Parts: sequence; C-alpha cells; structure tokens
Amino acid sequence: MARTDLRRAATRKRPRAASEDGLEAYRRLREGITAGRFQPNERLVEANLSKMLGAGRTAVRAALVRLDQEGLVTREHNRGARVRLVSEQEALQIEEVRAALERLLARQAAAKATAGDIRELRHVLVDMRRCFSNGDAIGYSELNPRFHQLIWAAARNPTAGRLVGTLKSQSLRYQYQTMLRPGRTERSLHEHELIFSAIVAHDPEAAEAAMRDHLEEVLETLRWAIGHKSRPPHWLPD
Amino acid sequence: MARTDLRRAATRKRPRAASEDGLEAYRRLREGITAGRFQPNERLVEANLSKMLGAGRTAVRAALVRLDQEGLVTREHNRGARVRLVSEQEALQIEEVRAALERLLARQAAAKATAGDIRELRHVLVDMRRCFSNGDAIGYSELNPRFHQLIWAAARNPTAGRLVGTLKSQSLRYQYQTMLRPGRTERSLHEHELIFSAIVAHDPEAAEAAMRDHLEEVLETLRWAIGHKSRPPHWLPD
DNA sequence: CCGGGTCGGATTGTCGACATTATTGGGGAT
DNA sequence: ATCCCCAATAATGTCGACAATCCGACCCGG
Repeated sequence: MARTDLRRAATRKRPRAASEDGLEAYRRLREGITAGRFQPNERLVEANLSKMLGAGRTAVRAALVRLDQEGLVTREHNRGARVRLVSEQEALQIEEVRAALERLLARQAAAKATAGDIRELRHVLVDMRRCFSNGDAIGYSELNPRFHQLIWAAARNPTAGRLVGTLKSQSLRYQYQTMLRPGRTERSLHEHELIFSAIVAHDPEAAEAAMRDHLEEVLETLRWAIGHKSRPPHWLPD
Repeated sequence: MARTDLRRAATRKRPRAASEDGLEAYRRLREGITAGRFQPNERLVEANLSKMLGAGRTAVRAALVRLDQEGLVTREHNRGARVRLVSEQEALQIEEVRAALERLLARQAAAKATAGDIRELRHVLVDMRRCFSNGDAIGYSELNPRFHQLIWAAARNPTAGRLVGTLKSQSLRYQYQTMLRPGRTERSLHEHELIFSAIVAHDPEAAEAAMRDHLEEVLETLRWAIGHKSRPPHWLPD
C-alpha cells in the first residue's frame, strides 16, 4: 500500500493538482482583469492568453465562458472576447443591487455573528481608525473591502456572498471615485463603527439600517461623481 | 452583388445562425433542468447529452460550465457534472436574497414604469382574478411568475433582472410548497393588487413596502412548509 | 466469509487539426 | 481621387482522437 500511496502522491503532486479543468486559468485571468491589468474593451485573443497563462486553448476558452457568464467579459459570435466595459449608468445599477444585498447580509450578520467574527471585525476597525488618524487614505481604502467581506462571511449566506462578490468585481473600476470627496473618510469611518456596534449588539434591524445609510451615502457620492463628469471616459481604439 | 447576398443569406440561413457557440445547447439543457426533466443529483454524461441535444461534446461542455457558474449544476474534477441539489436551507437563503432584489426592483418599477408596462401588468392581474374566481389554482400559479417578470422588465435594471432570474430558477423546485396553504391564493391576489396600485401611483416607497410584505408572506409560508416536514426529501441512489 | 488488490469499462480532460468567419489591405473601375 | 469588390490573413468554432482518471466487478489469499 505504501507504493500506491507514493504513486498517488507523485501523480497528484504536479500534473494538475490545483489546476482542475481550467480553473487556474480562470482565476489568473479574472485576477488580471479585476486588477486592471487589461484595459476595458481590450480584445482577449485566445492564442495570446494561452501562451501568457501557459494553459491550453481549451482551458482559456472555458475561462472566457465563465467570465462571460460572470459579466466581466463579453463574447460575440466569431468575433472573440473583450473585457467588458461597464458604463457609469451600469455601475450605478450594479451598486444599487449590491446595496440591496449588503443590507440583507448586514442583517443576517447581526443575527448570526460569532465571537470570532466580531473579533476580526473589531481588528479591522481599529486598523481603519489608525489609518484615518495617520491620514493614510489608501490604507483605509484597502481595509474597506476587508471589512465588508468579513460581514459577508459572518452572515453565513454563501448565495448572497457570491453574488455580492461578483457585483463588486464588476463595478470595481469606479470605486476610487467614492473616496475623493472631502471629509468622506471620516464619515465613512463613523458609519462603519455604527454598523459594527449594531452587529455586536446582535440587532438585525439596526445593522440593516446602518448599512443602508452607509451605502446610501456611497451611492449618493457616486451619483455626484458621475453627474459632475464633463465627458465620458473615452478608450483609445487600439 | 446579388450573388454575394444570396450566398450570405444561404450560409447564414441554417449552418448555425441562431446557434452561436453552445448557446442552443445551453438553453435546451437549462430548460430541461428547470422544467424538472432531470432529477436532482442526476449525472449529466457529456456523451449522452451530446446525442440527446444533437450538439458536439464541445458545446455540451461549454453549456455545463455555464450552468455550473450559474449554480444549476455542480462539476467535480474528473467526475463529471450532476444536477445540483439545493437543500431546503439553501432554498430559503436563495428566496431571502431574491426577496431583497425584488424589493429593489419593485421600487424601481414604480419609478420608471411606462403606460405600456402598466397595461401589461393590469392584463395579467385581471387574468389572475379570473383564475381565482374559477378556482383555477394551477392557472394562477402560472400567471404568478409572469406578473413578477413584468415588474422586472418595468424596472429597467438588467443586472438585477438577470440575478433574480437565475435565483428563481435555482429555487424553483420548492415553489409549489408555497401555494398549498389554505387561503393563500386569496391573500396572494390581494398582495399583488397592492403592489400593482403602488406601481400605478408611481410610489416607490409603497411599492417596495408592498413587495416586502408579499415576499415576507411567501418566505413565512416556505419556512412553515419546511419546518413542518417530517423528513428531508430523499433521493434514490440510482 | 471477507478484505485487499487488480483489472476493465466508462467518462472526463486535453490537445491538435481543420473548417468557418470577420477583417484588413490592395487593386481596379468609374 | 473615390468607392467597391476581392483575396490574404488572423482568429474563432468545431470535431475527433488520445491520455488520464475514476468506478465497479472480479479474483484470491487468509
């Protein structure tokens, strides 16, 4: 039996242990898009990606299908795939949907949060306070999603969690616009503290209300940023 | 030029005009699953589906990837795909998420509904009244989704519309349980009328509140049905 | 009787080749 | 010079074959 175990270990070690189907290619490509390493509306040529990711064209194709279903790329018949460009109006719609889901998640998080969840939330929150005190705006911006993700995890609702995650990745390109309004970070911090205390108190109603106020604020900021934009962001026809 | 036009028309007419990529297979398979023609947890063998749908294995595979991303099938590495079995708890979670989204959609529908939207809604509603008067419960059940779909369309929010559609298809197996509570149809009809009048009045707050009450009712019924179930539905290990 | 090992069928995962299709650039007619 | 048509090219869509893997049946020693 020792021999078979060794053989299994050997075969599973590298051939394609972590890379089931085209999942590795999918993850890498997705990461590349959300990280902004591909421009919106940029063509995604299967052969290029195949070399770039070191995966077969089949895997790349599967990844593209996934990302299409997820809304991060668009595919036209016989014309290939492009990074999907979400308009500002679409981004607003998406954020509205996300807000609706996060309200639900905040409520469920308040109902189900464990002591561990609360500890982690508190930890992120003190980090946020420190960043704010130090005037570290970008550090704060990076902590922000972590805070929300912890709430999603605390809600123990994988369905809503998945959806809100994909929505976030779609509208990610516009997130920076919400932070450059003066005094926004301070109010944001305060709102997060309100959400946190509602969760600590296990008060679903208060948690939902606090999250609603918070995201209504964010939405308002986004509407303001979009409304005051002189011209739409133009992409260069490569 | 006449010749080229004819040639184009000829080539586009049948070869694969409507069946871009594996979309035809995807649609048929999806329809088959949601219609209940495949049992939950049933294995979906690619070769079988290939013959059954008259599509290549490539198309079937793409369809399965899509459905996996959509949450209707599960795929395990080297073990193939199965119709995903959603547990009752999952169905509850899904319905909660759906409720959150439908609240948003009702609000937006009230804000944006056109005269045409309202006319169609009214039409469905009178049909529902007639079915209720005639004691036609199944006719009522079939009209129900149409009513909601019209609201999704009136909201003009494709993002939320898509999401709520996929969620509905996931929890579809449990929908029948909400209707067999005595007196439910009458209350349901009343709730639908409340939603309708709020939309007619273009009152987003009222529309959201009416939809919230309606779906809270539905959720309560579902919780009741699930809670009073003696044993979980057992599927036969084929 | 039973547990472990082995063999075979069945099914999936991957790759390459080929047909099909959009696009681009050039050439010719007006 | 301009416009239209057409060939060359690049990319996608599809298919078949092969390797890898899993599952179940069978066999055999204890």
